[in-house]
Amino acid sequence: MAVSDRPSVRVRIAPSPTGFAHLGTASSALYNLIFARAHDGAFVLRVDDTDVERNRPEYEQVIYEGLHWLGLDWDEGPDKGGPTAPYRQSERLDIYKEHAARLIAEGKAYRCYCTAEELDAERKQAQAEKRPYKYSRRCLLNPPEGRSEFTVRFKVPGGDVKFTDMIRGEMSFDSALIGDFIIVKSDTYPTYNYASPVDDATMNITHVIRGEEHLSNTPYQLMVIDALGYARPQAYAHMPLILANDGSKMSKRKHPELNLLLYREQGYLPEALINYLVLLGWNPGTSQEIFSFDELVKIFSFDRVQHGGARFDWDKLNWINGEYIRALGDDDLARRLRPFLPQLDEATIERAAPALKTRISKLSDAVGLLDYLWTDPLPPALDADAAGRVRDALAALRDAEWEPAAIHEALMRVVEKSGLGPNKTFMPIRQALTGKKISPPIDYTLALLPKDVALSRLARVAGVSD
RNA sequence: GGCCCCGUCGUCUAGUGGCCUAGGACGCAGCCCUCUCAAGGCUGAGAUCGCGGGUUCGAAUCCCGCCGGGGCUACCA
Repeated sequence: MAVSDRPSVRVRIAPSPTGFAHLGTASSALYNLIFARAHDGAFVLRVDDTDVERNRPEYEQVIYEGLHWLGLDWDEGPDKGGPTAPYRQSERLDIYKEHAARLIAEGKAYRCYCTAEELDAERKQAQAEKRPYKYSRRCLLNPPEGRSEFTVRFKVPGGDVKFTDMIRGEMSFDSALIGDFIIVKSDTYPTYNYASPVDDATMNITHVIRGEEHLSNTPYQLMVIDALGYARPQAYAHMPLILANDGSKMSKRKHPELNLLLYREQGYLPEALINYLVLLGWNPGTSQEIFSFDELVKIFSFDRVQHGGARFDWDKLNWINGEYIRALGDDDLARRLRPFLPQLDEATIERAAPALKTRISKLSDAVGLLDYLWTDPLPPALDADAAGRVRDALAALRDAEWEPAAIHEALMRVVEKSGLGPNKTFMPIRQALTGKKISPPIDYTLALLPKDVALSRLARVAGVSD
């Protein structure tokens, strides 16, 4: 077969701009991008903005921002155009209308004049009689007269709907259990299960990779594609859901971890988040856990994707993020730290970076370690002996060159003189400088502070005037 | 309720009939290193493989039932 006979791979994500950039969108984008790159295909970003009530244009920008931050960039989308433009569903209304008209003309769909109240009554009655609800088809069989507001319903043809899921294999659904569903709302906008397959078909999407919550939607969408006479995507893949800590579904209210941009704010590295996300639902079958994106493109496969949902675990994310931070060059770390330390100049951040590297699991942790550089700590109460050692240190430090090695040397002379362990001298100094019992090594802790500031903090607790 | 998906250490998972006295990672505990904290190294605790029946010489792995969790069942996507 000639190369041109084989349709090149086209995948897509279809986020809805109804709130903050969603973690699930990132996860979905990741798998789609990996698949696209592995097959030299195109990655399409389509905006599913057919919910007039909840949709806000500014949220679209937030989605772009989140995806760009992660480096999950798309080849075609509303902002870049492409061969199957437009990529915003609100700009494709004519396409949905044409297709709906065709379905109605061919008897594959029909207008429904039922009111919300009537539908609700149907549903309640079914529930009371303990039988599964399916639309009664009243408007197909015996439509009410004299009404003008209508929706369009798809006439479910019946029979089994079969398709291939790249993760679960052959799937089969009995469409006799599915009622005629609405494809065009009374506000003339299409519903998700109608617009999505029309777009997938007209955008020549070859593989649909999305969250497991869409598995049961697939037969609906396939019936639409079939009725329209379009070729179906070659295959689907439904990725396991990301669950909350307690195994429940995440909700925007209770689970801030759904907000993609939160990870940037807290100082997670985009590469690390991606690495964590891919491990939440897939594993390589080896003990390797840290992967670059290019490695993922080479080794990822759907047959090793998990079938069940996975719980989100901050501890593991923090560990992975720490691994990435430790692997960073000092310059790189310093550069990434900058937005988190606006109080410090670049030179100070660069000097702090090496000592910070093994002590933070996310960039924002640096703040707690360095805030003594811009805030004056509460002086500790020291006993006479400790104050004496600080006094000795003060004297030794006065003439020392202000860099870690020289400071260390000067301090060790004080330690030797004291005849005690180093901590007996270092801890009071540490507390005088930072107000805390924890800090990077004492020589670094001192060197990061301007010499005069450091000495005056020591003098203050040593009971001598500086 | 109906349909669908899933069920191995606390969590993410390896495992596709004998190599499993169930392996790894995170987390946790201890030790080493060490000026504190980390990082790093070593050691350890932690899973009767959801439960009950089968099939088989042999089952985490195959079959059935049950229970549990999740998804869909909207003029949300």
